[in-house]
Amino acid sequence: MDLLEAELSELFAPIKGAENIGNKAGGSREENGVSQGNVGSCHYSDQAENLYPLSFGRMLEEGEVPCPLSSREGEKRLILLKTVQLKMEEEGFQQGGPTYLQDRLQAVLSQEASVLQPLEVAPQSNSIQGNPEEDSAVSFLESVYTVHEMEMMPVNSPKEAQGLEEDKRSTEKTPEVLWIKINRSKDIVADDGKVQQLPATEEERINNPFAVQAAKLLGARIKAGSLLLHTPENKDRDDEGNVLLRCDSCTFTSCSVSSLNRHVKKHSDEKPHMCHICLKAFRTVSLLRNHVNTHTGTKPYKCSECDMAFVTSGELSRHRRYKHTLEKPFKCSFCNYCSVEASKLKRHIRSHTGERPYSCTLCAYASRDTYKLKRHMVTHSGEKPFECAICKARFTQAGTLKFHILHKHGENVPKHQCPRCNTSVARKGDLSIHLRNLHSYIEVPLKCNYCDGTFHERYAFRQHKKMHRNEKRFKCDQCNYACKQERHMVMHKRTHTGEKPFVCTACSKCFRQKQLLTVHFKKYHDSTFKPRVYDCPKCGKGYSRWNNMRKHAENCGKARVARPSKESKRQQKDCKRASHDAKPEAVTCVNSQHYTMYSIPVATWEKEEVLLEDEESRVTCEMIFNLMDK
DNA sequence: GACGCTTACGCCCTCTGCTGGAGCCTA
DNA sequence: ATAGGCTCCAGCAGAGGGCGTAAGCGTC
Repeated sequence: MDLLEAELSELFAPIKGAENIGNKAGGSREENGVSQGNVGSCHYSDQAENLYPLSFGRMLEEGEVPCPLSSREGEKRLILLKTVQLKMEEEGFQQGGPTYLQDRLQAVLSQEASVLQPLEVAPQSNSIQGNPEEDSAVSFLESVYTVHEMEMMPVNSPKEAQGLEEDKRSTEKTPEVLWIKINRSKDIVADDGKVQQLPATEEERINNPFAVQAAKLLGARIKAGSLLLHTPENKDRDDEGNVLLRCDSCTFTSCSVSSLNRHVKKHSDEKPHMCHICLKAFRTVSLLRNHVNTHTGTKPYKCSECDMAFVTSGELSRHRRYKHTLEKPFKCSFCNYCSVEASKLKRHIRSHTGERPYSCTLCAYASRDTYKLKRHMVTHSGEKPFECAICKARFTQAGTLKFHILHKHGENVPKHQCPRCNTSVARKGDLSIHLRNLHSYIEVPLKCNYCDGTFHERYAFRQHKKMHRNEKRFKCDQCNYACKQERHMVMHKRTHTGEKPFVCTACSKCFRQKQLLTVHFKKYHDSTFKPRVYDCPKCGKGYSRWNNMRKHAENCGKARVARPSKESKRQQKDCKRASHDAKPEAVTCVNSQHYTMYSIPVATWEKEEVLLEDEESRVTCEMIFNLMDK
């Protein structure tokens, strides 16, 4: 048996060598006489060359095994390590020993060589060297899977590949299946050729018969103090011939007994070190100490380059990477992104793969990380947790509140100035919209209705139209009259044609303008009509025309009568509107300083933009229009 | 056992961009 | 009075940075 062990060591030593190169490449471990194959991707380099199992590498060199992978520089080689079940009980094994193993291995490799055909290694960046298990991807059967997805993907022979789409992740394959497995040895265990996924949580492990059985066995051994560290079942050798001690419950191996013993405790629930503050228990004193430090605020690891301090050295190390060294060892294979932490790269990769593992239970939304899902759930509860301390307005997100405070209550609010005009907006996004709407090039030019101007930009077109706005562009072809609006010109032209289309229904008198007809009707045919009266502030005498009242007032006393200003007229108008909004009944709007108006029915008030007492008064079109426009 | 380092998960934050409704202005 | 355009603004989600904490493992 010793001879056999030596031969086995020679055979499998290079595989362990691969493991030593780094778990990055996917370590290979043996389990109960079974070498569990791992797959890693790496650059086609000397390093990769060293990863080959001795016999496999030799066969490739000798051309005995067709290698489907290109060896061009810059490409990478996907290394498949076959799970080969070789049991001591096999007849050939007993008789042939190492020669039998060689033969079996070669047979398997030849048989499965065709499996490699559908595989194609996608071009990757150099980053793969940094952490291949995190950022490599392999295109397979015209689909792209992340390594994470491929971790437990069985690579079937071509005949099995047809059914791959139906069951990509099935673990119920035959023993002849090649497993792609990327260094997740902590999660995967092999037992008699059956690969099983270890439950993620302790609770799941308890409910998992396999894990329970393993734990029972382990527990019994710990209790009995008879861990079989020296038996052939859990003893291997590394590539230098040192004895490797193997955990019976998982794939862990170590040269150190103490390491193994410490590791073995991991499988038990024993946590003898309890926090006196929160009663949480820990396996080791170190863990407890770190934990207690979180209560006490003790942060012994201080950054030499800033004021930050941390509970653990790891935190300090990470902080230094983030803030000072800017070292980002985790690089994305798909883009230039790189990160300080592997978890960040993992999260980033999801933006490439579209993976959304966190689903909302109330709608179809799914997020790429837990925080976004949590944030999303607020939209279902209707909760607005963020309140403005100044105006008590509430918001769903902190960022929204921050923006609100800055722009509603802040001073020196930053504005985004349009580079093409004077417009400035609060948000960058709105500036983009502004630029898109008003300053983007328009293929078909906009034409001005009033001149020959054409414009390819909406903003320029708008500015141009404003130029036309105040000009009296409508000119009479029979006199010098000019006006701003076309409707004014229509009425003016009636002075030339003599047309009087507005006929009084009571007396058949004709008028050029509707306004004039209205005034006429009210004065002569409407008994309820009360004309506007301007009172003398001195004696109270009423006049129908303001000018007459002023003339009288000058003689009546020394009091100077001010004509209603444009502003007061505007106030009147506002007052009228406000009153109209407030109550429908008749209103009295009084300029208490200078003149008084009698109350008139609202209906009349509203209709009369211009109040003319007499169609005989020499009112021009322009006077009416000016008043109307006001 | 202590220590240092690494890994993994989680939480919170910021910045950013898109969307759609409200309000205002203009034609 | 009305429709359409524009800006303002809150809601919401994507992406990434930074740190807290627990745990595992190698080394001394």
